[in-house]
Amino acid sequence: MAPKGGLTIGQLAARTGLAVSAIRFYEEKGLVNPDRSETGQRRYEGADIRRLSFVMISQKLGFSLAEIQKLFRGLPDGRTPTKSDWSRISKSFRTSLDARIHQMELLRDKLDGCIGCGCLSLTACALYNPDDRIGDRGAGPRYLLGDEPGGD
Amino acid sequence: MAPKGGLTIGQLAARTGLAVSAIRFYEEKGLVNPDRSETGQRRYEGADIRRLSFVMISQKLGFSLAEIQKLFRGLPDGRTPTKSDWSRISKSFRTSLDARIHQMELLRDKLDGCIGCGCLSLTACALYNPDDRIGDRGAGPRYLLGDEPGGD
DNA sequence: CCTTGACCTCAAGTAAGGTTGAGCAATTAC
DNA sequence: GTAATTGCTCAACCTTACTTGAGGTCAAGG
Repeated sequence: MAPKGGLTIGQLAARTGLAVSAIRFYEEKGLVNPDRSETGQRRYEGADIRRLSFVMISQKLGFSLAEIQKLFRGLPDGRTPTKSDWSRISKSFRTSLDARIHQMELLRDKLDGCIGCGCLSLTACALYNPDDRIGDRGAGPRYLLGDEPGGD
Repeated sequence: MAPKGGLTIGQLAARTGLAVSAIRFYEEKGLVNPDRSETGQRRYEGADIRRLSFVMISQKLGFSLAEIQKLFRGLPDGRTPTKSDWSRISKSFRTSLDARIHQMELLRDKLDGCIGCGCLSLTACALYNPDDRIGDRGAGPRYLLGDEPGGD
């Protein structure tokens, strides 16, 4: 069933739950690097399942594919994370996740202060602070100019 | 300075900190509805500053423009949120923000359990659960097929 | 009057993370 | 041996949230 030389892309897809198209896309992004059979089909190793699991888990923890790729590049000759790699990396994930949670808690507390207020003024409202939006992806100059006092 | 009939788009941009292009984009999305001058230029009212502030704050709390538009549509004849509207809406924001924080805390706790583990197995790993990825935007069938026990 | 700046519309580009389809080669199943 | 899968490449499309550019009009200042 498994061709000598490894798993086909379809088999890898079945093992990881990813779509075949997603696996090819990840390859484009440098996240997997399969061998090719004599006729040009991709052949994956067992380590690639682990590698893609790492990708999926990291994404779930809020990291972009680009960030994940950087992590891979930080490993000796682009190897798949070992147990001790994971231990180190997961600790830094923990730190960053904690920071994000903390940001959201701050935001929640500010929101609490604003629930009864209703001012929605960009100067007075603690909620408005240009530097910590949640949905902050992509470029977009977002600056705060003076909002006249009283000019809601 | 202010033309009779209201603020120009440039003035509104200066008052809110948004780019002129963003304000036009928000109009396309139905988030603002300016009048036009005789020659076709957009004219905004004071309430529109408040309206856009509401948009910015809601975005910061993690809501998409489409969700914000739904909120606006829920208000009587598409009015700009009043103080009591804000009070009601902000309470529901609070609930949803809390839920998101809670999800992240669960994830953090799972991560704690995984730091020393290093299995990265899709069946065994508590971290892998297809239904609560953080970066979950956009369509993409993401299902979990059986991953053989021990087949990491 | 003439120039500068702000405004207008509409189309296209950007980034992330993929999916979908066309057209063709290689495998697998019966 | 033939049909149905599966795989391949490459290009185009999708969503969200905008920006940028082209080409043209309008308003204000000197």
